[in-house]
Amino acid sequence: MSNTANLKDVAERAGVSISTVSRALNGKSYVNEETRRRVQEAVQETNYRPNALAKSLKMGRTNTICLMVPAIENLMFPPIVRGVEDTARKSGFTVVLCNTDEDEAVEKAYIEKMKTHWIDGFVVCSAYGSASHILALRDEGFPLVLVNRYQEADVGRFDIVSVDNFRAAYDATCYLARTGRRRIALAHGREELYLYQERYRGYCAALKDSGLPYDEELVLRELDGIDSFYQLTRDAMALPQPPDAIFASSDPKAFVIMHALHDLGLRIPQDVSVLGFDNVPMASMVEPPLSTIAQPFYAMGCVAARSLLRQIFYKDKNGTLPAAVHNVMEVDLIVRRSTK
Amino acid sequence: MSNTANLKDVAERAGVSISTVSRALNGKSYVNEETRRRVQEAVQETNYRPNALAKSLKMGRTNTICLMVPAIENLMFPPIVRGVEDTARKSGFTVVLCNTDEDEAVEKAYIEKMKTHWIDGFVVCSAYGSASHILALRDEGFPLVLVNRYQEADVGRFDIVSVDNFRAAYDATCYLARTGRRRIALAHGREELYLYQERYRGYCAALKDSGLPYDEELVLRELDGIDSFYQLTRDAMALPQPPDAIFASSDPKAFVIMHALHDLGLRIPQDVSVLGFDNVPMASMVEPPLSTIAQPFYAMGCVAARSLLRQIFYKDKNGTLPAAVHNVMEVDLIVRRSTK
DNA sequence: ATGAAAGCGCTAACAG
DNA sequence: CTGTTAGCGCTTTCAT
Repeated sequence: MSNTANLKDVAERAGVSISTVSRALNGKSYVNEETRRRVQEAVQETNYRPNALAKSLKMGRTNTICLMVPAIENLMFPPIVRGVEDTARKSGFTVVLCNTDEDEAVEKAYIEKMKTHWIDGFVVCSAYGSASHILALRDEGFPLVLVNRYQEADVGRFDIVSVDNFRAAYDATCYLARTGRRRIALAHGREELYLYQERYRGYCAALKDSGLPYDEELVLRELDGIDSFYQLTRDAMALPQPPDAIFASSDPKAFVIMHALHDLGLRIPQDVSVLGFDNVPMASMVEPPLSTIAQPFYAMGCVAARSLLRQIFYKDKNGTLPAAVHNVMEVDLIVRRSTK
Repeated sequence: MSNTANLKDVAERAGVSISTVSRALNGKSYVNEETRRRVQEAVQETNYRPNALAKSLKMGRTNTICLMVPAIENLMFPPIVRGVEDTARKSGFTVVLCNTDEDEAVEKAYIEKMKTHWIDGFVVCSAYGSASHILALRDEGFPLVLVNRYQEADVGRFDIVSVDNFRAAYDATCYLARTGRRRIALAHGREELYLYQERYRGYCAALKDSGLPYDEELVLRELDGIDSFYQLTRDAMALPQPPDAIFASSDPKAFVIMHALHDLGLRIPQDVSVLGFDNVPMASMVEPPLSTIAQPFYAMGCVAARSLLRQIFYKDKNGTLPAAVHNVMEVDLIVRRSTK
């Protein structure tokens, strides 16, 4: 560790007191210009590096935030994580990454450990709706922002960043109808998740407004894991009146569906259109390139981090958390070649 | 923050001294059984939570490690990151994620910040070969492990986890030759990277041992970004004697190549086999599913973390770093449907 | 077996 | 404008 010069060393070297060095370095209080120069020199000469631990212990702030995701391997998270980190870094914050698999025990253990480390706040991309141990964080005074997964009741009570899932699914379904599709299936996601409920509602509403009948047989419900959509797709295509479009509630589902369709010898989009949701990077690389609803993941990560930092600074100043805000991000319909 | 009980509070409550509480909690020194129980009770009652900052300041250890990757969006990193984190967590360590884009300034800034935070060690998945500011870390006494990117000269001097790239590419090329392919092209990666040089060498050696001529026209060299392989593939297929197989030095390149082939109206693998390298999760989902050399990314992350922890513990005990070890991981040829 | 006290490195009153 | 001093919460000799 070679270098362990501390304020005292610098002070001696510069021939001033410790507190003068501290002041000179933090630039808060005024310090004689000449003195400041001597201090700067001493800093160079001693190869001084501040000790963040000591500072944090004193200040009760670590400039570190905790980012919880279910699993970084899930394609939607890397860009979010990147957005959070880039933004945090620009403000001098460091981010601790926590994969939880949405396992409550893991989440709780992480939260406990993060408190122990005096982390400044949490960005949580997990938690079906409101897991109480997550939401409790805010009551305990911790800055907290929820990304994408939340419940209706949480709006206004917590900082949230999300898209308008109802609206996005509504627009997507209308688009499919506009292209002449009449039997539009929905690959529904895990129904406990509020965001999938919303997308389902959007789908239903769009069907209605497009004058299309709702057909329960056309809503493919995930069994265990998204691979189940392989068989669900085959089953659907075996219907007397098979779908002529499938709206997948996430891109990975769309990939599985395209696979099933391909194995069935069906052409996309001639025989059936496939529309995804998310626009993960791979969406443009599959064959045919997948039309999809793009969520601005990277931007969402940035906004989440900024939202958290805002809370942190506000709390620093006022000792209390600011009012919650709901950041609703815009989605984008990206038409590629899996729809016509 | 509600709860800020500290050792003193617990001590008072239990009617013992601070040091006794500390001892009782750390279980190092012996403490009267009865006393220990009283302390435990007091801990419950006061809702005590240790302050990791204070402990770290005292101990010079933070139980936190720094994980540097070029970009988490790159498909190979999420599983590595996950492996590192899972392993670290099991040992009570926390991981700070740093995306650097391999930008030297960013790397340096991060390193500086991490030192400031008294991080216990670094896992670096970046740095073309030996970036001196990274390698210097070990000389400064920091536990360090390099994942996948290193130079020949680094072996034995640093902890490294990697695969045998020469061997993997050799085997892959031989496999292609065994399936009857005679014009095997290589989609070469950025040539400054040692691992791509190795794969190139393996390719050449396999050609030779398979009695196939080396043809410079068949080595596709990346121009700027992997998208350049779209045109490179078209060019190659326009050759008088076009390739009947393309060995891509990474899966993403293979995806681009498959795309180009598809647009050319060529069939995979009937007209040309495509073999990838990495086995990113998407490899099995494209059409046709991609045959590829699987790197055990998750396991590599686990091994990297374990390697780092080993260094950290060793250093704790002996005050010095242990001898460097090179962890060479096994790759796996996964035959799917893009080769025959 | 337990307590007292020093000190990790830093910031922020408080004095001057 | 600068120095002195008191902690932040914890571990660890050194006594007892």
